[in-house]
Amino acid sequence: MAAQLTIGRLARIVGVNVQTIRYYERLNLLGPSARKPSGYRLYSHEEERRLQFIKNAQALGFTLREIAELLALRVASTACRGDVQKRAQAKLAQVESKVDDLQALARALKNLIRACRVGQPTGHCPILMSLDEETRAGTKKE
Amino acid sequence: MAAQLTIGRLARIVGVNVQTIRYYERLNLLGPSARKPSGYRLYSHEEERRLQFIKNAQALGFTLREIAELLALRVASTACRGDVQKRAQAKLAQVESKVDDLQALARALKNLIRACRVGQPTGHCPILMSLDEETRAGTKKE
DNA sequence: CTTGACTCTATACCAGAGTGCAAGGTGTAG
DNA sequence: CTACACCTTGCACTCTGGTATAGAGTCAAG
Repeated sequence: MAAQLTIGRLARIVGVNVQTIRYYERLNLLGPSARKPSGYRLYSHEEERRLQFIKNAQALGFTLREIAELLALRVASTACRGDVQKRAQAKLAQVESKVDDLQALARALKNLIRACRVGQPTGHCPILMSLDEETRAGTKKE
Repeated sequence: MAAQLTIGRLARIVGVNVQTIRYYERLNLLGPSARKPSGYRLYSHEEERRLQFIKNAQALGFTLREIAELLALRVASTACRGDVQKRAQAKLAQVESKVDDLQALARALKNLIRACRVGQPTGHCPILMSLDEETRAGTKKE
């Protein structure tokens, strides 16, 4: 049952450092659901998922600040109409633009790899050469 | 010909900061091909392309350290079909997996927005759910 | 030959994302 | 009741990828 985890256990489960969890707490990303009288932090399954989310979102290239915004979207489910929806839409646009960028990048990499497979004599590597010409097309800043 | 550029000109052409160029020099990524007697750095077209390469590779998600390695490979250009290609392929795999994850997140955001529109008191957050179920499959650390 | 834009070196600083360490309190197994 | 692992706070440090600043020298136009 909601097996209240200590910080060390949580850290081991999710695979992060104990101090990292405390660092996230400073940033208001993740706090303990309770404390023992001794002051020990206690985390429930909810917090475990939240931490997992943070780690996953980070792997996707979101900054901690952006992750905080994503997480804020769910807290305010009372304020559903209006504000939250606008934020969610903004985030969606951001995410979709990231997808586009990464897809362009993937295309560029594929081209490079293909060119390389066609493999010239070792004189000049197409991958290296194309990095300074080819790629520019796919490179977009939002 | 080979209109030896000063650092400021080079910076403007490529669109980076002057100190960034000097910073890359400290990291042995890019040095001037010559110096005026006064000590002014002079860059040839070669270096301009190299800087462009650095910027492009960066846009593809390579770190400066990785870029240094790529550039080193260029020197030992025997390695094209092996090493460089492997690196590019690894990057590609990373990028593609990120795209999948982001698409999952985009779906989750769309759900959230729709749920919002319907006016549900969204008991459980689709955002947290998105990344801790869907995503986990694709999330790899290199 | 002066002025203003440019460059030099060196050093310090910034944000983001942590990591480490000290000095002390807690929890539990033997 | 003692050992030992674990927890607390607070502060300092790391690394990456830059930016900024100071104090001095250089270059080109008027």
